[in-house]
Amino acid sequence: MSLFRKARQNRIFQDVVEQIEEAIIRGRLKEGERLPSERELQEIFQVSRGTLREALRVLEEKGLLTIKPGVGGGAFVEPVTTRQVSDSLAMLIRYQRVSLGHLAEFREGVEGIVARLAAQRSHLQDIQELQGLLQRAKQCLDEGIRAWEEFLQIDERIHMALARIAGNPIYLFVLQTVHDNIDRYYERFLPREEELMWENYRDLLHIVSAVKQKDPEEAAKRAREHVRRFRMHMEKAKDDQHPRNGEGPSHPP
Amino acid sequence: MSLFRKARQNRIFQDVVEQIEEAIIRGRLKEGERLPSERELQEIFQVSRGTLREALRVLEEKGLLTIKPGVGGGAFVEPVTTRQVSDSLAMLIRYQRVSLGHLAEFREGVEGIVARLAAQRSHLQDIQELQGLLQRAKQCLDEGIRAWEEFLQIDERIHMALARIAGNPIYLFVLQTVHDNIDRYYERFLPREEELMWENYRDLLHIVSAVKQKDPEEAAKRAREHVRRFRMHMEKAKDDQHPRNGEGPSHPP
DNA sequence: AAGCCCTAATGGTTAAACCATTATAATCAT
DNA sequence: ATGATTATAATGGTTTAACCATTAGGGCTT
Repeated sequence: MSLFRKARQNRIFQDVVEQIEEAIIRGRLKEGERLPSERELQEIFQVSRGTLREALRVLEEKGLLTIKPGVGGGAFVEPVTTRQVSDSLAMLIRYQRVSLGHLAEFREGVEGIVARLAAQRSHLQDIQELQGLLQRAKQCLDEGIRAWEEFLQIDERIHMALARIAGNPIYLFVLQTVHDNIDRYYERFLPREEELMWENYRDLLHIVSAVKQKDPEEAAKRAREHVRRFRMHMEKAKDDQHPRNGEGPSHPP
Repeated sequence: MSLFRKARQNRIFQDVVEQIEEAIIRGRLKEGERLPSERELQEIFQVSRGTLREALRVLEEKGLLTIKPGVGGGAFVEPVTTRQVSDSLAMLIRYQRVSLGHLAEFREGVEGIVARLAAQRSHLQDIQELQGLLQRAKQCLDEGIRAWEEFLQIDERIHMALARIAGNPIYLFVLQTVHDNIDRYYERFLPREEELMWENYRDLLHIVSAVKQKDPEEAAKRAREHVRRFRMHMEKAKDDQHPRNGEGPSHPP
């Protein structure tokens, strides 16, 4: 660990960034509040408009502000979300050329923990939510392959619901990131077979059932198996398409 | 899931950002490589310098570029690190959207999975690396409380080694991020007692032993307990310092 | 009441200049 | 020759002043 960070704070816009950031974190600027116009801020900070705008770009990129043009426009304080973490995590995954296998394996582990925690912490209301989603999934099932897309959506919502029930926001956005990055593979490689929908549905039934009965280990086991089965199907389909590649290239063209 | 994203791509600098970002991700701009000077880029993209600089600010904030002033200076492509993820996670913690307890719980889960995988996949060479680190930890132990800092460093290195041995880079950088954000709390709240070093050392011995014997469940269990114990110590110390707060504020003053 | 247009406020962009920093080259003193 | 000093030029950082594009709201026409 290095004790010191590089000095160099000679850049004026950085100082503006820090001041505004501090104001937001300290609560002196509240969510949804509008900052003064650029020309006013220019006066306040005694900097040129270009410099001020560079500061605003940074704050916008950090997710602390959104900027709207036009008369009613200006810089508005954003609610703090997990979006930034998800985005940067997604960047790492894309950039590091993580393989699909790695991503799927990671998902397997995390979904296992999430299911375990959800089983420990679910309330009646949570179970009802899950069962409601299951019911909708069942309806898709009855519509057959036409409802494939919707079915997958509901599947994802069930997983996210479990993450929420687990009661730790970190799992929620980590899982969200994983889904954002793995879905495109599923769409690409998963065979659209009705049998797969049934299998998937049965898995979900088992997971929710375990959660309802507050059986953490069973829930974790079922969740892991569920994800693993998904992965198997997909890797098989992938091998059929690209028989040469074992683990395969880590990103689609 | 929303089908569409907000249109609004009228902002020129955003287009510049995307082009450069694409070039970096596609590998057409490599790590350490220098981009043309601002005045040249101005010509290339046919934009004003102000607009170009707004684009550079965004890319800098994303962690893709660093900018150095002076003759040899310019915009350089950065190696990809977990810094961005760590920063945004740190931001969430400061905003109190996630608590230290959440982070510790997440770590517990992930370290469990990592230990399990490491036990399944370790080779002789890996065991030797772990035992080498253990030996150094033991030396610290003999030096007593003076070697506290170094001991913690070695502890972290053992955890990271396990993540590497687990063979999935996602665990590696996720865990790196967690450590980046949780270490400062440990430093702040962990009581510097020799007994704690011993306890910690025994935990590590057990984990490595389980990995060596290729007993995944034992390794996972030991790793979880290890992290949980750390957490307990810290929360206890934290409560002693701030008896009022249950979960407590998540950031130091 | 509906639609249109004008107006003013606001962000987005451009242009040209100057300042501050820094690596390199040239110069000078020893 | 060598080491220190100075000059030079390239580069990012900042300022200024203007103009363009978008937008909400008011007022007008129909």
